[in-house]
This record gives sequence, C-alpha cells and structure tokens, in this order.
Amino acid sequence: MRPTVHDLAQSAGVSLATVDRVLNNRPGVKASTRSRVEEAIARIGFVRDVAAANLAKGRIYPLTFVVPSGDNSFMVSLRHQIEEAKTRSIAERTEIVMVEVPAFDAEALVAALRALRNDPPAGVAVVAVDTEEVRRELLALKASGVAIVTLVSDLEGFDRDHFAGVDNLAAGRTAGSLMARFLAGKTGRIGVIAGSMLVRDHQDRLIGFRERLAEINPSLVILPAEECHDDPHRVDAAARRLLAEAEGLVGIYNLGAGNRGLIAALSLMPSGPRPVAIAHELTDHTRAALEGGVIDVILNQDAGHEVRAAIRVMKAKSDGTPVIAAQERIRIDIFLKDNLP
Amino acid sequence: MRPTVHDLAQSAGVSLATVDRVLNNRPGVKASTRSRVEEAIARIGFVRDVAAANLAKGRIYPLTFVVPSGDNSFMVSLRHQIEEAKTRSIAERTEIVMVEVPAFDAEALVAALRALRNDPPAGVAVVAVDTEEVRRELLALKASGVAIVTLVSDLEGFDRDHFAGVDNLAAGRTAGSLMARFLAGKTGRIGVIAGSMLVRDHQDRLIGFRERLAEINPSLVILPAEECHDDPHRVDAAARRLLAEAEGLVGIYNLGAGNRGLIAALSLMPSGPRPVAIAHELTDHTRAALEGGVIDVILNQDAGHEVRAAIRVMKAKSDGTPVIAAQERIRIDIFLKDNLP
DNA sequence: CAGATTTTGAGGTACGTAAATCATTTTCTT
DNA sequence: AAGAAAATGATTTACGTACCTCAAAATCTG
Repeated sequence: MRPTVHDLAQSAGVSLATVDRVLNNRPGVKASTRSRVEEAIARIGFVRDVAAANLAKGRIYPLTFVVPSGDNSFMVSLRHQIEEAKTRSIAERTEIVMVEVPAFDAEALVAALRALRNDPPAGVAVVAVDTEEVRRELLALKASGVAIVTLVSDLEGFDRDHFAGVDNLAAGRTAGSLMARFLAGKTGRIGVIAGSMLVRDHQDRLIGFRERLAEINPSLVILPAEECHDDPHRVDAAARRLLAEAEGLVGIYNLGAGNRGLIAALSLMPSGPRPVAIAHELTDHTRAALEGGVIDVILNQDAGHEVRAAIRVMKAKSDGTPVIAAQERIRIDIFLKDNLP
Repeated sequence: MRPTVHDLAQSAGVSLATVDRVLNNRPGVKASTRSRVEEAIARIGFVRDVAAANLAKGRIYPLTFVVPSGDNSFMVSLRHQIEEAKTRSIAERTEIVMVEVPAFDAEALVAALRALRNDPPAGVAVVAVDTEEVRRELLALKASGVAIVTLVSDLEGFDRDHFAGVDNLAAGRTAGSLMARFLAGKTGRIGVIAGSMLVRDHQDRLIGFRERLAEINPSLVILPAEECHDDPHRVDAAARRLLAEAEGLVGIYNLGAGNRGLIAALSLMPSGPRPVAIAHELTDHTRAALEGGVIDVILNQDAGHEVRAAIRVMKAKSDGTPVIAAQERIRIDIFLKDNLP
C-alpha cells in the first residue's frame, strides 16, 4: 500500500500537523524536526498524492499563453491547439488564458507580461521576442514563482523552466542534408526564401542549411535569401523570379511561412524536371503539395505537442513534480508523402 | 465553478443517491428518472471529477504488458520503457505487470493471456502474434471489460481499443522513397536484409519498400531479401556477402534488427563510395553509425511514446474518458545525423 | 384497496491531503 | 527559575465522489 501522511507522521514520530507543516513548508518547525520528517519521507518512499492534494486545495492551474497574433499558418495552428487545450481544462484542472500580441512587437509583449504581475498565474508559456525588457519581465515573473516556458523560440542563455520548441539550427541542417542528398552530387543553384532575417529562428535555419549543404556538396551555389515576410504573395513572386531567372535552379528551400506562394509558383512550372523543394510546417496546403509531388519534404514541429508539453511542464513545475524529458522533447519531424500522419 | 454531483442532483430534481445510481449505473432507477438526470448532465455540463472518484474508490489501474523476451534491441528498449513506466506507477495510480513470452510463440502468448482471465486487469497491452487463438483470447478479455491495446504490431481487422505502433507499410515506403531519392536516378542493385518474412511487420516493410522504389526508379534492382532472424552475426555475414558479391551495390536496407552486424560490415569496407544504408530503430549503435556516416538514415518508432500512449489509452478506455488521438499517434521518425534527439 | 414491490430519499463514512484552531510542551532569555 | 517565545500535538472541517444502510414514498398486482 502506498504510504499516506499518517504513515509518514507515525514513521517520523511526529504529529500530522508537523508533517503538514513540513510538506507545505509552513513556518515554525525546528530544522532537526524537519530533517527527521524528510528522512522518513525517503525511508518509507512517501509520495504526496497530488490528486488528493489538489482536491483538498480546490486547486486549479491558471496558465497563460502569450502568443503572436497574425495569420501565419503556424501561429494559427498554435492558437488553435491552445483553444483545443481549453476544451480539456475542466478535466485537467487548468484555466487557460490566451493573450495575443502583435508579432515581433517587443513593447506589446512586455506590456502583456507586465499585466500578469497583478494576478500571477501558475505558469506562463510565451513565444518570446528576445529583448532585454522581455527577459527582465520574464525574470520578474519567475522570481514570483511563476513557471516559465518558452514556446517555439527560445531565449538563449535564459533560465526558463522549459523550452517547448525545436532547435532551428538542426532543422536547417536537416533541410541542408536532405537537399544535398536528394541532389546527389549534382551541381547548380539553390534558391532560399525566408521570412525575415531579423528573426532568430530564420537566421538559425539559414545558417544550418548553408553549413550542411557546403559540407556535403560545396559545388552547390546558394543564392542570397529572399526575404518575403511570410507573405504568400511575395513568396510567389520571389519563387517565380528564382525559377525564371536562375539558370540551373536545382533546389528551393522556404525556411519561412507563405508556402501557398511557393506551391503556386511551382505548380505553374512547365513539365520537366522540378527543383527539389523543401519547406516548413505541415498544413492542408503543404500536405497536398507533398502528396502531389510539388514539394519533396516538409519539416515540421508539432504545434499540438508543443502546447500539451508546455501545459504538462507548467503544471509539473508548479507543484514540483518531475517531468518526463523524452516525452516533452519536440521533434523535428521530417515528412515525405509516405509518412504523413 | 465546475458543477458537482450536488449541483447535478439539484438541477435534475432528484436526490444525491439517485444521481449516484445513474452515474455508476446501479440498478433500481426508473428509465424516466435516468433520462432526467442525463439531461441535467448535458444541460449543466457536469463532468465527473475522475481524480476525486479514484480517491473515493481507492482505485488503481492494474495494467498488464505482454511482450516478447529476447535480446532484439527494440524489444529490449520497449521492456526498458515499461520498467520506466513502473517507476511512475505510484504517481499515476497504475500497477503495471510485465509478462514476457518467447518471441513468435503463439501458444505461449495464448497461455499468458488466458492466465489473465482469473483476475482481469483494467487493460492489456500486447505485442501480438496473429493467430486465431490469440484473437479469441483477446476477444474474451475484451468481452469481460478489459481495454485491449495492440503494441508495435497490429491485428488487422481486430476490434482492439487502440493500436500503439506504426504503419509498417508506410515505413517501408518511406525507406524506399529515401533510398530512391538519395540515389537520384543512379542505377544499380539494392540489398535487403530482413528478420523473418513470417512476421507481418517485416513483410509490410518490404512490400512498401519495393513498391515505392519501383515507382520512383524502376531501373534499380532489388535483390531478394536475406533473412537473418535479427541476429547480428547473420546480418554481418549477409551484408559482407552483398558488399563483396553484388557488382554495383548502391544501397542496402535492413528492415529488421541486428544492425550491429550491418554496421560492422559497412565499417570494414575499403574507402570509396559507400552504398546508401537505411535501417530501423535508433539505438546507441545506430546513432553512432549515423553520426559517423556509416548509416544514412534511421527510421524509428519511439518505444517510450508507445508505452506511455498505451498506458494513457488503457486508463482512458477503462474509465470512459476521451483520448487525444493526435497525441497517441506513433510517428514514423526519420533520423538523419542532423536531427538526432 | 391491501399488500407486495420498486423506486427514491436522507444521511453517514471513507479516500488522502490541506488548512485551520487551540492546547500543550519544549526551548530560549535574562 | 520564571516568563516569553517557539515548536509541536490533537482535533476538526473540507474537497468531490463512491458506497452503504435504512426509511419513506411511489407504483404495481390481483
């Protein structure tokens, strides 16, 4: 039988009240008594029944997601997953609030985070823009006991409780590997389309891509990245330009959003050999393009997994429970038409 | 505030006792009363607090995993993950029993399943051999209210509650795609190493592989599969034979276990172009081979995910709670050296 | 309509923990 | 050693649900 607080009290030779004081670190316990209880905990293998504790406390976990607004399809999907999670709130004892802030707007983000100070939630998951003020604000929240999870993009060197996202340098390298291998020694030019080089994620992907491509096949020429700000129309235009102008365009990599534009441009090509096309994020559009052979590889991060992982981690951190690291790690999914979910 | 049984009783205009009778379908309730309560449940959105209910019932979930013994590295890892899950039993209110049966031994499996009849657990997760007797035994368990999860390999057309594993046809197709794409139009022979063609999983992988390879590049010649029964030594020998004998061996696919043999054989090759090597299951060995460039791609199913998904599903089924399908779906992971976990 | 039967209600205890109050004991201070 | 302060104990109620008993009411049977 699982030991209870009563067993613990008996085993430690103290009263239930003292056990309670120790477990919930209330004041007024001598250090020696406290360690006596802690020893007993270890000895009998006591594990607090979190469900019973939550019942007694009437506890729910207030969790706040701070995410960018805008119609970038990945962010749309992320917000959708947060809404889905709200659906499960009753059963999971969570109360999820989603705050939308304009994308790439550090001031708005800071304001949103500051607003949380009044009534701090148990955890905050944030798609962070990396500025000093943002870091300061998050640190302040963390100092007041809020579990901090960075979502999608991490803050380098920042002591958050968890990062629910992928390593974009590795993602870029993966794209580079696949591009080089699919081209198997061929020579030619590679077009790259990006959202904005001011965003860390995109920088990383590009760096990784270039690095790896150069390692495997230095004869491939990587054209300068076209910044299209994740706008399908601009991506369309850029892709057309690349396809028309660049003699020997053998590959094209869209490391940002706006894949509809890329797909449109590729679909309009005259029949004949197509460049190897690699892009990010699995959506209805990219799925169809993959199935139709217009796009060769989609790299993906599972937004649903990210949201669920963030929730689990915030709950766990906020009651000092261990996390299953392997479960919470977000994969860089590689999708071909053959292994689509 | 979340409605409780008391709110429900009041809202339905019945007593707490009647609500209890309805919720736990105890006898002695008029049909009209029962439906009155059910309407109230829908009206006020009552959701039973499973945690409180489990506390009251003193409920734990007895779960049994029936898995093959043997030192196939995937099965070793699967068993390890089950042991890991045992570690979390206290916190998750599970009591996990692992039963090992000799691999591919239908009789032993049937016996193990029959033994569960006396004291049926809440759920059974089983790596099933597909025979009539096995199906009958599982059906009997299911009929007595046990949640049935097939693990790793599914029983086609069998009405299990869940399958925690991957689609091996798709996995084979994925391998075929990658092989063909990495060879980019080249011509030559492809060696295939399998465990046993009597196992459904391996059949499927081979079928998918051949299919897809033929679709993309029909000029590639796929050699007959070498059955090595997942034994590293036999795999080693077979790989050496392939590498020595086959003129123009451009690719090698091990769809079974025993990768150590494959890696050994490949590592001994004289320098020069290596065949594209694709294999299954990420282990310490295959990871090192991937990093060292000896193997090009590892396809993987996450044993930890499979075990955790099986547990979540068995718990959910056994108390009629919904399952998050996307979360429980097991991916066909594609690992290059760039996106290793 | 009496008696039997079915259905419903009222109320209590339990699960493991939290949180509170008040009483008692121990330890410190001077 | 007396008084103050700190530490500990004893006990109770509550959380939401399950499950039990006994009584009362409603419905059926002939």
